[in-house]
Amino acid sequence: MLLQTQSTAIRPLTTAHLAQTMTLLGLTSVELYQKIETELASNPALELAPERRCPHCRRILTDSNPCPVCTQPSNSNIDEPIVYVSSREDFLPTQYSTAISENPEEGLTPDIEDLPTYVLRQIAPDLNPDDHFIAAHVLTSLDDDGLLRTPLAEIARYHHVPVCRIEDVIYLIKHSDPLGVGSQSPQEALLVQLEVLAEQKPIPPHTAEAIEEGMDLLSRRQYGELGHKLHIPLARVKDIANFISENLNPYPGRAHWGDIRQGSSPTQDVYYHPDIIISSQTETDTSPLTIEVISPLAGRLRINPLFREALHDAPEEKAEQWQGDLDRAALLVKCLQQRNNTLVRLMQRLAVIQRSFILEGDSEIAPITRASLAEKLGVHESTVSRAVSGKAVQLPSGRMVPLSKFFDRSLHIRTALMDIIARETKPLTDTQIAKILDKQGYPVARRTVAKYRAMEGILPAYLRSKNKPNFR
DNA sequence: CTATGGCACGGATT
DNA sequence: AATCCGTGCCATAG
Repeated sequence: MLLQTQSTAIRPLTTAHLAQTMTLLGLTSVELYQKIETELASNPALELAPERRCPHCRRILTDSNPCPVCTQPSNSNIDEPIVYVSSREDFLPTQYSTAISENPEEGLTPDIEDLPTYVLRQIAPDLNPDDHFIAAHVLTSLDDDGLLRTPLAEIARYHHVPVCRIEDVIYLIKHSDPLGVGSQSPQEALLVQLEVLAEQKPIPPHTAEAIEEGMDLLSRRQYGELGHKLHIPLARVKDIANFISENLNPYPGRAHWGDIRQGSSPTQDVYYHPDIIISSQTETDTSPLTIEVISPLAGRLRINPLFREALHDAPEEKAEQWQGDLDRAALLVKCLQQRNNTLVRLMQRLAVIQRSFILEGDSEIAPITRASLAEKLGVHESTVSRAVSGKAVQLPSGRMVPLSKFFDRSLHIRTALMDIIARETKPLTDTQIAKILDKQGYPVARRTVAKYRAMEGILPAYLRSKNKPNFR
């Protein structure tokens, strides 16, 4: 099974080749899509071949081979997941925004869809009809928290409009009902809320400063240091912190937030467009996983044969430039292949190692490092790092997780910890939990238990009295 | 006195 | 080389 890919594999021969492969490897599917789009527009040597689909399952085919899913061997082995490159343009922003704006009633799931339409309805009267599609794009890009993690420049580039126009639209969005939706950070959301709230009730002095300059201190509850930074007494800082947690909401997409949630980044449920989709064919334990490595336009991007011919009788003054275009095009195509090849091999191994994690969930994760995987694959560890960073995986359960989660060394202990707390009858102290974990084969220091608890947003024992609903 | 959070150090990972 | 993570120590709150 290593035959096909091996023969077409390209070794980096030139530094340019190497550099470009590295860059491409680090891109997510959306970024790659944009990259290809611009290349396509600027390089006449490139063209898009017509789309080919599998006659059986209607999948877009990415190479000359028959459909990798339909032709899957019947004697498939658990240890040989079916990995292939898939071109899924339907997952990318274009289709998203048009689908939503044309058909606002149908979304992916009600939870995600409700917020965009709700907001859209509010701002519609003030919205220039021409900006409708921008609003749709922005709103559908919001994450669980109601924040916009996509850079504005990216959206602007996508629609070929100036950034300021995007900003105008976002201003409207931010000032509609879940106040602060569409902000790019919790910090920004807080400031919007503060601004509006200031018209209704008194605000403790220095609140805005605290948010602007000491957001990280605030979320880590290092009030002493914050007070020092702002030159105000500790008591005032605590007033500010109280005010914020009672009146403001850094995650406008969530209905409520309590003191339960602390730390700024433990729950980064950012919404991604997937870069990799894992599905299991059936529910049986023996079926292999099917893995799609998303590579937009894969198999369709090619060198325009007409351009190649035209090069023969090119006018003198153009010959050099055309040759350059051709070389660049060829390089891009090769590097793309190599990127995909690397990702396929990586996922192949990863799926075997983390099979139970993928199917069963967090508690089954194997604590591996990028370095160990790099060694098994025979590539440099930085290659693995690049390939992993920023990518999102859609699991068979439909859950979207960052690929880096596959390398989380403490996750299995954290789930064990959560399990203990979930089934405790009376609140256990950190020391007791550490002891239990030790018995279960996880030797952890008491201090570490506390950190894990904080990561999961679980309150300390003395505040955890009887309330079972320790959601998340 | 006990339980926890903050800070900082050292070793592992990226 | 830069960052992340587990820990020990100390201060603080109850």
